[in-house]
Amino acid sequence: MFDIKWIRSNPDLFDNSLARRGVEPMANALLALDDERKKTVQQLNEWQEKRNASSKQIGQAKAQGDEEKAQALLAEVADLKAKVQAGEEQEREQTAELNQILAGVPNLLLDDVPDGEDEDANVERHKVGEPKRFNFEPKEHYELGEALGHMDFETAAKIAGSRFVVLKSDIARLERALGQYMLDLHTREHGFTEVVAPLLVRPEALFGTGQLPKFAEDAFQTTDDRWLIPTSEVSLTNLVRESMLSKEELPLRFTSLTPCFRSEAGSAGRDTRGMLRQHQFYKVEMVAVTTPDTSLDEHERMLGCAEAVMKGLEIPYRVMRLCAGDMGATMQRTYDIEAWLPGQNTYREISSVSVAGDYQARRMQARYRDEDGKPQYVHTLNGSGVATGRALIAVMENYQQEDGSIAVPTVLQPYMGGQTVISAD
RNA sequence: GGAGAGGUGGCCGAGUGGUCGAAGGCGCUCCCCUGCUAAGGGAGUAGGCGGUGUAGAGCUGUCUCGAGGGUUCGAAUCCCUUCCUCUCCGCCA
Repeated sequence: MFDIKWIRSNPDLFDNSLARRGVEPMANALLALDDERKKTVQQLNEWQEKRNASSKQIGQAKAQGDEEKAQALLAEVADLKAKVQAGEEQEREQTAELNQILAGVPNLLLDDVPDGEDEDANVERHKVGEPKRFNFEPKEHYELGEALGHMDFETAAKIAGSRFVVLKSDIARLERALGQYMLDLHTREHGFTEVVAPLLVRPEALFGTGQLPKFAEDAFQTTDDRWLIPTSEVSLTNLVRESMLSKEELPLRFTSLTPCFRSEAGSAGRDTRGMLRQHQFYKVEMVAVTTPDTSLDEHERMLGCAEAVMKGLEIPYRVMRLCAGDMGATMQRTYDIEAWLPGQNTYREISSVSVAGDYQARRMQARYRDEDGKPQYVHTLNGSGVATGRALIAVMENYQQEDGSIAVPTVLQPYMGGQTVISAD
């Protein structure tokens, strides 16, 4: 959510950022709306001032028992009431219209975000590890999982439809191990506080993080007007909604392992096989709440936290700078981590680490007091650390062996009771 | 699900339809006092949107007492709707 005053003093910056996202310029239209609103407010204030002054006099007159004077003033002020009410109504409408438009405006892009329309224009930032060479034809994760008898899409479809999976036995345990490993890493070594928060949230929470109002079709809604979280970014970021934090307690760092629910509207036909794109998946999320001057450093730090997971799992990956056209609307800059998937012979997204600036904080009314004691909006960041379901895919494909078994990565073995290989039961 | 109580500043908590953005307390800031500490005394301390103006400040209008409507010349106070919290009962885990 933008501050209209900021747009007023930076209209070109604002429109240029929109243009990079492929959005038509809107500064002029927004400022015109705001001008009208201001006129209304000024006129309204004048009427209110007169009314308040007269009302005060009426009160004094009545207190002094001067009923005659009170009646005279009453008559004098009578028509102000209608004017004030009409002015209030107009102000409400104009403010609502302005806010509705502002609520849908995507966040400002940082200067170092590459130009481009889609993922083809993303720029590699750096690469870690080399794709392993197999002396056999590596399989995709679902081939491996189904052959092991531990991954069942057909049964899942009977229960829930497409884009669901049933995991069993050691593969189910492997996914659990991944989640535990990541949580322990972030809480013990990266200073994050583990959180269990609601998976079902009010629309206000989704508005706060920016999924609403524009992206309602991507999430599932319940019959009582709650929503299933598409990512625990929603729950974790909203932990600080409507709060006044002290500078000393920042940065706040939260992590959570949760299911995520996505309708995947608009992605029909994409990644239909396997568990790469599901309606339900587990993800370890990291959220940070910082002061404005530290959020960019925090972005690099958080990327490092996500990378630590990949390094620990010893999976080759590359980090991409998302280009303007491929970025989410709420973010100022996003780094994606893409894991090497031998079965697909390509890199696929496994984590996305973003800085939102004060965009979400404004929507949530999340502030802190600076050194002068003045309230300021905090900055928020979030990143997957990492998507557990996709990490399972990456582990299976990178650790597959010629006989179809899966070696267990060293860091996960403690979470698997020392087990080193996953084979058919 | 039934019955009741309540939502007020950073926090706690008073508030009769009129001079209430709001007593008091805590916290915080500054000052005074005391040899240090503890205690004590004094002053200050909400946010949004405008106007004016400045190096910074300041001055000023208005709105905001969960949210949204309404009654009234005037609402923290009265009415309606709604959300949330708490207590008791019932139900389920």
